[in-house]
Amino acid sequence: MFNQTIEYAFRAMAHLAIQPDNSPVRAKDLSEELNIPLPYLSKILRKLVLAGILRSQKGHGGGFSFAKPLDQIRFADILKALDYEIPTNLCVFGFGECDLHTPCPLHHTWSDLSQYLTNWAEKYNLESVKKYNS
Amino acid sequence: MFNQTIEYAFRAMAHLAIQPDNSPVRAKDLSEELNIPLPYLSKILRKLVLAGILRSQKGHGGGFSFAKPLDQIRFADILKALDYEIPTNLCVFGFGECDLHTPCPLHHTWSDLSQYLTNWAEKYNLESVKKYNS
DNA sequence: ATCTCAATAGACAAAAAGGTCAATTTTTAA
DNA sequence: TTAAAAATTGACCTTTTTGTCTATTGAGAT
Repeated sequence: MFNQTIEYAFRAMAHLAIQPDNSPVRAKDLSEELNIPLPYLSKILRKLVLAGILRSQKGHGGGFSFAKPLDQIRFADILKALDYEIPTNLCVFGFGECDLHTPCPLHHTWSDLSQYLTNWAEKYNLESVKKYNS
Repeated sequence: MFNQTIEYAFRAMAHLAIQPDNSPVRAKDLSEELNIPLPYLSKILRKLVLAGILRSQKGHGGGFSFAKPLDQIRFADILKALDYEIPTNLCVFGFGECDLHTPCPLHHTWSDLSQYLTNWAEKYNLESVKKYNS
């Protein structure tokens, strides 16, 4: 669907979300259990920390844990943290904006999809994920 | 949304679809009007020809035209011609299949989106595009 | 204090996507 | 029959994405 980076991020976040408590999980463990290259995963986790979604702790007993309640971490937030732009009104024909007044030939069909995607990303959060797995 | 190749393909197909008749359009014209690099576009068009969606004609007055009725060219067909796989049941966690019986933690939320995408690609065709632009 | 653990940082390498170029083939117009 | 038009082919280059390696920093346990 999206790209490798986004998929890895979601895998990791989902895995963290279904843990019984919010105690730190090491990147190494995530890496091994989810089959994601450790150095690559580390960079992704870093971005999530910088975005204020995760908290990181160094040293003994350290690892990554959530920085805020699960229901405040929407899929849209995860996507944004990894610089994924959900396509909105930008014209598929590549000539600037395209709206209801001056639509490009694909405006109707494409906005159908992109609106669903936007809504999807705002509708679900990590609490949703936890719910569906309990 | 998808990737550059897919977007270019849709731009070109939409542009062809809204022409008054099905007379050949040169790759060069598509390239200039849609702002797509000509050699790159040519390869994309070639794939659509090989998929049986477009017909190509060399020489004077040549160009590309549709090989079948517009309502028989679904978005799904265009995606397939360019090797875009719509993600279906493949587990986000990367460990093989994942279904209702043994779902991965993201199964529910992700299948929501991928089912919509599948449906979208099968629902719309180039006749839809023409309709919305007349 | 010191040792170990674990995140951080940055350089680097491989692969895939995106884009370019030049030569060739086929077709039509003159 | 010849010249120009237009697609086709295949090699090549650039950029982005993905993945790897090594050293450093910070925190906790002993």
